[in-house]
Amino acid sequence: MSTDPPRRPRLNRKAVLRAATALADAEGLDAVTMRTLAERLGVVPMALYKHVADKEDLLDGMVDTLIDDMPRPPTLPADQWRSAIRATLTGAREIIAEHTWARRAIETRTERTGAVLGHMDRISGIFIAAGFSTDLTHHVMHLIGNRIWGFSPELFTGSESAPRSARRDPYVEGRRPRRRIAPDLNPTDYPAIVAIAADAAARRPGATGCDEDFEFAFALDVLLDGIGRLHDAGWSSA
Amino acid sequence: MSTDPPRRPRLNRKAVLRAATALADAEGLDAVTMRTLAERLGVVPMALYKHVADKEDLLDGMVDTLIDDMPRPPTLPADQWRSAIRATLTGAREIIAEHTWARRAIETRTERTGAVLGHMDRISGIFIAAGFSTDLTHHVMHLIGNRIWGFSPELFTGSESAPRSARRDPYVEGRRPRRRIAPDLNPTDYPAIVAIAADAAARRPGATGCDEDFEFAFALDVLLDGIGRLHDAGWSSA
DNA sequence: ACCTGAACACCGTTCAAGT
DNA sequence: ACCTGAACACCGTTCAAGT
Repeated sequence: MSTDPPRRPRLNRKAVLRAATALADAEGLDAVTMRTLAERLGVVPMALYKHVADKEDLLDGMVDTLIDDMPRPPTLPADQWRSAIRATLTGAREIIAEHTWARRAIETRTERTGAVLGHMDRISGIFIAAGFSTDLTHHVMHLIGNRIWGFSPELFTGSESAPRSARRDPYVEGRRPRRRIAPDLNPTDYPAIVAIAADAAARRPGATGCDEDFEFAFALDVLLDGIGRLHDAGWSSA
Repeated sequence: MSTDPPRRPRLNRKAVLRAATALADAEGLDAVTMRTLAERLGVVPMALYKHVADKEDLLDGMVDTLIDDMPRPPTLPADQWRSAIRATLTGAREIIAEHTWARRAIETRTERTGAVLGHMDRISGIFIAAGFSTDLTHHVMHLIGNRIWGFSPELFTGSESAPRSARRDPYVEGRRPRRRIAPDLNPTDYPAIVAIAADAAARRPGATGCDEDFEFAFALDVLLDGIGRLHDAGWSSA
């Protein structure tokens, strides 16, 4: 027998990123270590460094892949910028909804890759095409913040990483924990929060945690309304 | 000679948290390891575990200390809720401004400690005292999001951790990197972003990065305006 | 050009023991 | 009650070598 060809197809960046995404989807972001990822690919850890610069680059690449999958803004008349923004952000939300690790990964990125800049540019472009000044567009982007990625900051509920007590429970691995707003709070200590929790529970019987979809849409409505008023009033930072 | 009393004062939780904060202030959040912290305290790593449950608990404690230092809402007539919210959030901002690591630490917390709940309760309480429904107050808190801690999400600028290229440079250790919005971007690739960067540069000659204080105040204005409209209109989620 | 093997310099945390 | 010593089970990443 002569030298067998390697039965494993040769690695490339895309395959590494795809495997990392699958690993994060299945076992959570913390499971994505260079060593575990290499093992899943049937390769030695150092082999990965041919295709990603380091672990940060790996995470950047995972996020980039996600962003590339986000739908582009629809072609609409320029004055329908509200619909265009809503569609773009909702489209982004649908992509990240399939990957529980995405929110945390995005929040920790510091590198503004081409994919990141492209997404920001497309959204800024909607405002500018609608006649917004670049000045207003700039500050409006800051105002919208991470909602350009399709998520609101989680306030009452936990984030992707499970609460400490549940972390060792294999049944909740990689799953988004849903907890009540105020499970056992004393109304004397936290009157407002307990009132909010009671009201929310009454409105959505049986539900655990907040309705993040509702919160996202609610925030978007308020923001787009306020943004529209500024534009109509000819707002300027000067 | 009999047994010398330990020249090092006996450790307690507060001293551990104080040392951890000093370490983060001086060398950044990544420098806060159980081992380094122990070394600074002249103690073996395991000694820390008598005073904090684990590293997450240490970070929770560091954030709690910060929150405890934040000024309480001023006592104002209930209808001056805008001023009360503004004062509270601006007060929070002043505290976290002194600690560059705070933003990242807060964003990664999943435990809602008493200090966290207390802060949220005080802010919710301002709305409720002003006659906001608990329903509206709930969603308004989601809308404001992390701005209750005195910061906006950073969009164009990097976060507390330095960019990779600068990370090895001891001169920028623990310092907030300030970079231009679009240092070397091709206008053909990113027309909107380049336009924004050019406009921002023209308005603030010599400035690097965005004016985060301005962005915080801008967002607060828009949010409080929109929130006030909802309240006046008798908004309800039903 | 791509992958391997062995090592380095770290982590957080356990356990059992000391005072 | 508080701290120590030694060890365990990991990390990301280097270097030099192999094919």
